[in-house]
Amino acid sequence: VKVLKKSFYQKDPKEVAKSLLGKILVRRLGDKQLKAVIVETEAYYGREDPASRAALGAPKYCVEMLYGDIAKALVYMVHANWLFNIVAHEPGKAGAVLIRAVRPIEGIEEMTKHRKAKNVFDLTNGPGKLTRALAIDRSLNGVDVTSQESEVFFCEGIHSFKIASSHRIGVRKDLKEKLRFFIAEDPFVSR
DNA sequence: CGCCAGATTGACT
DNA sequence: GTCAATCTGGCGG
Repeated sequence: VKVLKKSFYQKDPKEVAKSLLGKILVRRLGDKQLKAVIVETEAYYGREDPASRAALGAPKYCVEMLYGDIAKALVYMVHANWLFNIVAHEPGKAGAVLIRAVRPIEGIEEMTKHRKAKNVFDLTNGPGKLTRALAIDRSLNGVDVTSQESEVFFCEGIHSFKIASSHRIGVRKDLKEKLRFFIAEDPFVSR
């Protein structure tokens, strides 16, 4: 497996969000591995972004991490759900990419144990759903995602698909720019 | 300590 | 489509 290098994350969050589509998310769980293809992401920036956790009132550690080292997992809770982000930005800047939906490809039975769903399409098609299915919580916060030894990391994946974009979902105050990206017509994208 | 918002979800009309 | 439950950290008293 080819693990994505740290330099992959040293770009504008918007670019990283796009490049992350089609890549493989690997969750190591003891001797098991859960794998999924990333099909939907969103980009967030620093204090200039009103929807960012760097905006006023957000947990302190989120702000610090958004401005800190790249290629680290950033996990925090919103509406009783853990949300999974990767810190990604250019040097001296701030930002992160939120993983909003994935397509399970390995360890589906294990995922079903963590989260019951009517069908496989409902298992990981939302930011809070996938963190439960993949057993991602606050304990993974700060983990380096460029090492195969880590609890979570990202690998090269599929390449031929069409990227679509839209405004970000659920955000009160969004920026003008479209910062949500997803694989067009993929059944695992959130609604 | 109580109140409130928030990058959500699931159940229901 | 609507709506309430869910948890955590920040903020005011």
